[in-house]
Amino acid sequence: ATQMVVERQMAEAGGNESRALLGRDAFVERVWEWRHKSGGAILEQDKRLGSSMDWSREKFTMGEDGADDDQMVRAVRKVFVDLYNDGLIYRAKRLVNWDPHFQTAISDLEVDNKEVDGHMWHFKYPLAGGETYTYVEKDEDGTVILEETRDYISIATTRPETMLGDGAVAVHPDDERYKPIIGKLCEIPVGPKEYRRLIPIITDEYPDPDFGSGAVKITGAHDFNDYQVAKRGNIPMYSLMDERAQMRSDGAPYAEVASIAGRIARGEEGFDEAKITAMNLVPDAYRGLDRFEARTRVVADITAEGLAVMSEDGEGNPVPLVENKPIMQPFGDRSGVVIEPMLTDQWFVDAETMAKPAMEAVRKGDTVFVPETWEKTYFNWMENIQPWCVSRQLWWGHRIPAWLGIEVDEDRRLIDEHGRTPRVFVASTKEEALTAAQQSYGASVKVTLADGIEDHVAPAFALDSNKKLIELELVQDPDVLDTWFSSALWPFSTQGWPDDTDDLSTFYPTATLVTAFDIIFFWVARMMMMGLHFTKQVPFKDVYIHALVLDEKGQKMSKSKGNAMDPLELIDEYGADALRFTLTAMAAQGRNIRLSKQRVEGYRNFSTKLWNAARFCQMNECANWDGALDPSAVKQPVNRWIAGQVAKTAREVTDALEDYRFNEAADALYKFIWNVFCDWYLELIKPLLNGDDGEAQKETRQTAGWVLDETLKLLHPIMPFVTEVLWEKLADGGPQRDGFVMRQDWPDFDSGFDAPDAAEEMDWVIDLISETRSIRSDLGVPPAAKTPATLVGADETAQRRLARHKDVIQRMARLEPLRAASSSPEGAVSTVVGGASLALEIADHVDIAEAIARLDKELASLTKDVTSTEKKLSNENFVSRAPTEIVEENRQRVVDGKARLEKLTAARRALDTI
RNA sequence: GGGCGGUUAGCUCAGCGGUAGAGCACUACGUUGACAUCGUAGGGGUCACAAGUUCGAACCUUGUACCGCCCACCA
Repeated sequence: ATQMVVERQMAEAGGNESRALLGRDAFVERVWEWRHKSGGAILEQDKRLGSSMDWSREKFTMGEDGADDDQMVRAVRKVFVDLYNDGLIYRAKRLVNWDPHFQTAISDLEVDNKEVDGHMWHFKYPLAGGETYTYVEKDEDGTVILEETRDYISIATTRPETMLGDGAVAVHPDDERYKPIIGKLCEIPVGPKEYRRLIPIITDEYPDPDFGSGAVKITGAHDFNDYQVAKRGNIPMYSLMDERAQMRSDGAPYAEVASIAGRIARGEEGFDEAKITAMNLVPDAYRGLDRFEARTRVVADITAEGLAVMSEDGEGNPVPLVENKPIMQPFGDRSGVVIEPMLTDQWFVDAETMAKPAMEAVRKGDTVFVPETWEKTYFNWMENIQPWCVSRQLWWGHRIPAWLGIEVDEDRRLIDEHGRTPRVFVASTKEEALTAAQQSYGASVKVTLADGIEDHVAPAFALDSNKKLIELELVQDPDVLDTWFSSALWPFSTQGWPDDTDDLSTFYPTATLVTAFDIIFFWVARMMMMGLHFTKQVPFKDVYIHALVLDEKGQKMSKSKGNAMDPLELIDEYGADALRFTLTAMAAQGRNIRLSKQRVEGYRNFSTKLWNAARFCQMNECANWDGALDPSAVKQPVNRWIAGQVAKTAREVTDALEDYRFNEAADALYKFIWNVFCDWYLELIKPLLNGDDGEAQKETRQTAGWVLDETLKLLHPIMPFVTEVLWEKLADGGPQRDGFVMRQDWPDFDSGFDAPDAAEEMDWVIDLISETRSIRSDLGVPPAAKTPATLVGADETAQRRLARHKDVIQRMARLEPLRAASSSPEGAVSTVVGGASLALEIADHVDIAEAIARLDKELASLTKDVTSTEKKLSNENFVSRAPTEIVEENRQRVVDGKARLEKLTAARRALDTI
């Protein structure tokens, strides 16, 4: 993690240049200047993160020299050394993705494949010695569609410049067209004519007979598939480019090298890796050219010579066959330049072996992905995992704890004359490396450590007159480790590992890793592998994969694309709480978040709403003094009701949080605070707060204060700032606070808080008010008008409720006077509430025709509903197969619907008489 | 080519077997002593399409069409 931060810092400082481009001294200078400019802030950041980098000017050493005691460094080195000793890390010459800009190897995951407009050229590779064969092409039915005599084999390529490194031409063993020429030699149609290189035509399963000409040129050193074919067929892999992806200009002149290559192709001369590596098969004319320039030149030269496969243009004139087609091209995701496959010596982790326990742990459920569906992504990658290249040719990072000598035989003679074949000593410290090397070479060789940092891997050595090794300067591998190598240790290395610390035993394995899906491969999988290997335990129990924040267009935000929304700007505008709430509310599992300002604005309004509600409470002296209230024992129905609502909300929020359903937690809180607490409760208690029943007033004040306190606790994780401030402010004239709201016990209510009777009663009140408001609004009764109303046919319960809540109903529904009676007054417009009719004397205000239309509309929809439910109930299958509670629910629906229908019909009839 | 996911109101998205929800936007009305960053009421959806399973499908199964993302490949 530290390393990533540093890398990012470097990028920001414009220091994102390679070791090779910049050189060590210039790099150190730049780092120093930049860090100096940062005014020490970065140093502080390093300290906080426990950075193992020592960036001081004198001691700058790629982070590690002199840092033997640093715990992080020890952890990284131990991991490397142990894995090496277990055979899980090895050094090998392999084809890697090479970033020519940074001049470093990168891993597959750092490659960004993009579709670009590409060209595919078709060239003729003439057969050696002017040989000919009969080329026959058949269609699916076996009908001959082309038969001609050819003296060449046709090859398609998108990368003509790599033809210079071809080691063979491969065809599928079942491809009848090329059977006659298998095993023969053909000529690469490029380079000086007198030194044309010959390569064999071989068979391999890899070529697809239906694609292109069916014949593939094999360039093992510059293509991943060709690499595999070349390995299988022992085809030489000629490297054509240098670290900057320019055509090589080292080594012997082309004529000399090409004649050796010719002998190798004819089997007249053997070859080994070192020999092939040293050979530069780039013709003199192309040496030093950029790869793209070389491509242009190669194409032009071949075409000029008449060796391009020809086609016809629209007017029937012959033109070289060039297919324009979109091709996927790999780009370095940081440098943005085309990646070049390069054959180099690198360190690899045997990821395939390490992936096995990591997969097993998830299969067994030791580690659980939330949402579960991401397990598939994890397995998909782990099952197809490739060796992990961990070497990086950069100036920052943890240096690889490997020291390089040279390979000698038993007589201490060099294995290869250039001394380029290394003998490797992996050790935790340079002293150990030195000791190991001394032991390895024997007492007659004077082994010393090279001073400072060499940017190459060939150590200095001296031979005696018998060409035996007598002196050797051991060099540390100049490369550093991939960022993710040390990041993979994070769960345990941050707890003090490899030391046996209290932190480690207390906090490891960790509970939950919270991360985004785009990092499952990079980080999660690797933490699993390293954690299991070194601690025998999973690094975390749950992996919560949260949504990714996209911009409004649905694009992944990234600094390089410049479409990132700066959270600080949003916070300046709407507040951190609003942004936090937005992200929480949108964090539905397994989704992306398209962040929109409007949404943030909405939740800013929400916090304002809460603020105002709290202000109202404070103005009315609402507070749970000294926690004296027992909210499960309040008397007023409205208070009993809200206590039940608080308990219900608390349970919803807790359950949602525990299941990582953060959006549901946010949703439950939003609805409770705005739609229950503010919209109803605060309105419903106004008469009580202003009334003259002292006991009810006191209880209500306490209850309201208690509800607010509990709400603040529940909301605090999502909106920490406003809740903390309100918590503190409400103490002013309110209860003593026992520290921050953050430190309070999490609300946890048993079912004793649920008050079904109070809930039913308050629902009745709310229904009555809502229904009245709706009818008034629909029929255009002026909002300010107070209208007389009569509750007709109310049973005892309804009458009691009416009496108890008369004040608040009158106030909120603007009904006055409000009374109960056995019959409806003349000329009233009625609606039905909870089994009774509510007759509103609003005829003066309204158009009766509209009132009739409104009722008819309701009657129609209710009738339809009752009819369809009855129909459902008459279906025997439904009654016998559906769960009883569902059937019962439907029966009740019919009963209620019919009762309502009856009353509405009566109300409708009454209107006719007006 | 392999894998994963999406298609629900004008927009952004919840819901994932029991007659469709939110926020924003929209319409009408409103200076009622917390709140106009607000209140009240309202309009708006054959839940992409098709076939199946089921008493019952936005939800399960299969297929189709679009749209994303990841991996591989295109010599």
